[in-house]
Amino acid sequence: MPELPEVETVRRGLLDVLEGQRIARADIRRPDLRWPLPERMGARLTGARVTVLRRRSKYLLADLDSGETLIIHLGMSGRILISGAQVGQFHHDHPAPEKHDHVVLDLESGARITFNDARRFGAMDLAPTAALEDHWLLQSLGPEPLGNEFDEEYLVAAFEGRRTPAKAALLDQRIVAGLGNIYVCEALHRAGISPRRQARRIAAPRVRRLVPVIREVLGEAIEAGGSSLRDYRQADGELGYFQHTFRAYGREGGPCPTPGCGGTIARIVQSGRSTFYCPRCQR
DNA sequence: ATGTGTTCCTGTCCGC
DNA sequence: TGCGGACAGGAACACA
Repeated sequence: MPELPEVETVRRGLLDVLEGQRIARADIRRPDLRWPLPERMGARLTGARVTVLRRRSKYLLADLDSGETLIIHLGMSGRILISGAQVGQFHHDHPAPEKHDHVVLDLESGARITFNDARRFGAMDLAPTAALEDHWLLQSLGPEPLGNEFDEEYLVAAFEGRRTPAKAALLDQRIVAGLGNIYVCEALHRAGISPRRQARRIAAPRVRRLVPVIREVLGEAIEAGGSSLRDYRQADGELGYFQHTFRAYGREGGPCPTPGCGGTIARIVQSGRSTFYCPRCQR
């Protein structure tokens, strides 16, 4: 499910509850997510204090004072719920664990963090904080789309000579890390680039245009997530799920929102996944 | 080396 | 209501 903006929203929602807190108890209710959870994960988490909660691409990274970092990926259906936390105070009242609640972390404050993932494409690992960039899940990730390293020159160079369609190029986490199916469709629509066009066949000025467009699309989604955060926290503590309106994604058969275009959003399948785009204004 | 298709898993929705 | 099939926000892996 979650792409970079949703993961960032989850991170921001967790900050107040998690940072600086000691993990009093870790309950591993199901050890087989996408991969087996790390050896003795419960024991290694218990007693550790979370110093910083960071994000790299779609990964949440919780640095611990034990010298290890807890790496969390939400996969397609992963969710994180907070219970027992009120604004400015904590109580110890938690709902009974539900189906697909795989990891439950009880904090010293009394708050509880629950990782729920129906499809179990999500993953967790523990690795030394000092060598995180070398972790096999993180080592080949490209630059952060909102960071300085991701700029026009970089993307032009990355697209050079690539025969893969623009859609696949932007989904490739080695080129830029954090985009998923939705935001790739949205960025290509805003940039007026056909998802089917080979990356190498996109003229440099149009590739350059993609950079601010990607930042804009992600930035707006993060903002929308931030404003929805309070609502979800009040409701049931579930983080990172918010309704965001998309211009192309999920709008097959609808009118293209590009001013003066008049086209109709189409759905095609590229490498097994749905692509939504306007064949008229995306060339 | 690159590019594409398959696969993991469960839930939901839609047509019959 | 039940049943079958398509589809879902990811990404490692196997193969051409």
